[in-house]
Amino acid sequence: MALLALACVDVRAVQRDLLAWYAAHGRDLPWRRTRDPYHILLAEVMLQQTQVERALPKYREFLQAFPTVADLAGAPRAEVIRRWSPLGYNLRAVRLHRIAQQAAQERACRFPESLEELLSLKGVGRYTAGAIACFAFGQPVAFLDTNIRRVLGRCLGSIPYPAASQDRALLALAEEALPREQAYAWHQGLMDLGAAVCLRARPRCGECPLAAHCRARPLLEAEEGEGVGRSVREERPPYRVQPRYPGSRRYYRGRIVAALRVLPSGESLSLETLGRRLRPEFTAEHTEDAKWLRALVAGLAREGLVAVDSSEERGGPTISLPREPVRISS
DNA sequence: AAACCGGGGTC
DNA sequence: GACCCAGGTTT
Repeated sequence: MALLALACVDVRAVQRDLLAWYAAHGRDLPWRRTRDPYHILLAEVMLQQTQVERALPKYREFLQAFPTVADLAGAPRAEVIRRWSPLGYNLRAVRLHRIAQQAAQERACRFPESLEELLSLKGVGRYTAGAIACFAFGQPVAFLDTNIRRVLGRCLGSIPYPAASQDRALLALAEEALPREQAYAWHQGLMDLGAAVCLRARPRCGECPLAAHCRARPLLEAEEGEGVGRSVREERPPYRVQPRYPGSRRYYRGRIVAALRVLPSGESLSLETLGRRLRPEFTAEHTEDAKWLRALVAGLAREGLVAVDSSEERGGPTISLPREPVRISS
């Protein structure tokens, strides 16, 4: 399938046109001015499900607070979680912290360079491993993110709305299409093109440097005009089915972390107090209320986002952000 | 394969 | 209010 797909496209021309476009239109971003794997890792994790514009200021702040892997590894987790706000997906902060600790304790603050070893870091998946190998260590490895998947899936694969389920085939295609001497600019360019031109819902084919090569362009443009493209439009999967936010489990998890985040360092909250900060009508004596909150807190504790201290004499457990200082060995 | 995980910006 | 977003892990 992949071989067949590439046979239809002038890959060299695609490479040339994308690299030229990137040289002219690529954005100047701080994580493109460094090859420090720690900085690259930070950027990649922040950019998971978070747009560039929103990650940008936090990236700078975070590096100012934790300039080196050792600084991050040695920081209390509570501080790392505080600094993450308000990016969301707080588990990313925990994972980042753990990776830094692993690098500090087992590798003298160095990062592994091979794809395989990078993948062994918990919280580093195929995309992030590829990005670090390529962006920090200059390796010619292929990888997919949502933008690359869409650009390559459309241009080379003729798929208007490529899904993650097709990643096996698309990664093979990406490996064939990779210009090994310019893997860095190739990937950065694919991501910029996906973010600025080859948009998911309304691709700007008129501005696309790859329009002449793109196998999906006829399908996408037919979709613009009505009638003809209806069948294609119906193939478009919903972006992400998200439950209504206020009142959801997700919402209250976020509220719990937010409530603990603003606590003076060293303080913690009883379940009763925490519950009332989430919902004024909360009562610990109400069994349903208490069960609900305990379940939420237990989930957060399992992920390392909160700490539960049950050693208090009376009044039940108290909740805080995890604050135990971290020992690093060098 | 699908569900889960936040939050803010845009239209 | 719907749509969008440089993923990874768990079930």
